[in-house]
Amino acid sequence: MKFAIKSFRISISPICNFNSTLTVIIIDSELWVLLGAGCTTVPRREYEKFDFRRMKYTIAVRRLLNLKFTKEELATHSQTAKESPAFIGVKARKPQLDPVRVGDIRLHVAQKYNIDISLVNKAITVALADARKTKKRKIEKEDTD
Amino acid sequence: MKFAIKSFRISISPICNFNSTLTVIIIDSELWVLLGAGCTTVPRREYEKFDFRRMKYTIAVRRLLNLKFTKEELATHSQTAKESPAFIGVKARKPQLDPVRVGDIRLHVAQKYNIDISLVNKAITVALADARKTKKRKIEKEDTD
DNA sequence: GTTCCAATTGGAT
DNA sequence: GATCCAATTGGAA
Repeated sequence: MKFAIKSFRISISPICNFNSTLTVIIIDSELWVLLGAGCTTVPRREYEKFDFRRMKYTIAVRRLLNLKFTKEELATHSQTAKESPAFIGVKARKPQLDPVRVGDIRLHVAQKYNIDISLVNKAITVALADARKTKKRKIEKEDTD
Repeated sequence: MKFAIKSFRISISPICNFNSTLTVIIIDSELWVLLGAGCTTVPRREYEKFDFRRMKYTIAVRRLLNLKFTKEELATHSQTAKESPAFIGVKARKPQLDPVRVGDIRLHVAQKYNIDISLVNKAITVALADARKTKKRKIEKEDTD
């Protein structure tokens, strides 16, 4: 398998860069955007669809999560793998979402929007809860069919 | 009881006004700061202690709540009077904090910091939860004494 | 001692 | 259908 890697800073598209330049990586002529130090990547094509100016940070979080995780992962994992303090010994502990990818998404969004990490974490928590409910409803629907 | 009321816009102190002018009201030579349209007031002396520049909005929320409500009210009321969705039929519904005063605090903080109301609401929710726990701990301590 | 945080939930939007 | 929200909790910061 032949591949060449070059890392450099570049402006891909004005629409994606209202707040910073991007670090990109090229693999076999394919351009990927690096989200953070964990080297989480997003295909250029996908990243260019992000209009950070108009998008709320919560939506950016959800779209990045959807790019880097499957619906199943989002529905079954948590950020911390900790039990809910309100349901200790009641609800099963969920495994942790890959902290590298989550960390890169966290930092990327926090920097893009210049907001606190804890706000991004909150958005992730809600997104995961919604993914879980979506899956649950889907199963319930299939059962009644 | 003799009193004169004049309402006008005035700068009280630079430290309180990095983001706006204030509306104040004078009652018997005492100056009160109006927080919002609900006419919730804070004594000038107290308001002048607020250094909004340095204070986080969450702290401003807590201090205003403490000025306008008793610890008992904060410990026993909620913003919405709704049950927790996670404990429906399990936990008793708490009465609603006076929505006029809460509304004025909400708007005042949101405007001062130019942040979303929902962020302020979140801070209020946390503050009420903490007030409840503080009261609970105090009672437990008294019981063991 | 005070403040902040994330997991869970059903409903509202 | 997707997104947002507040009440509850114990522990972390």
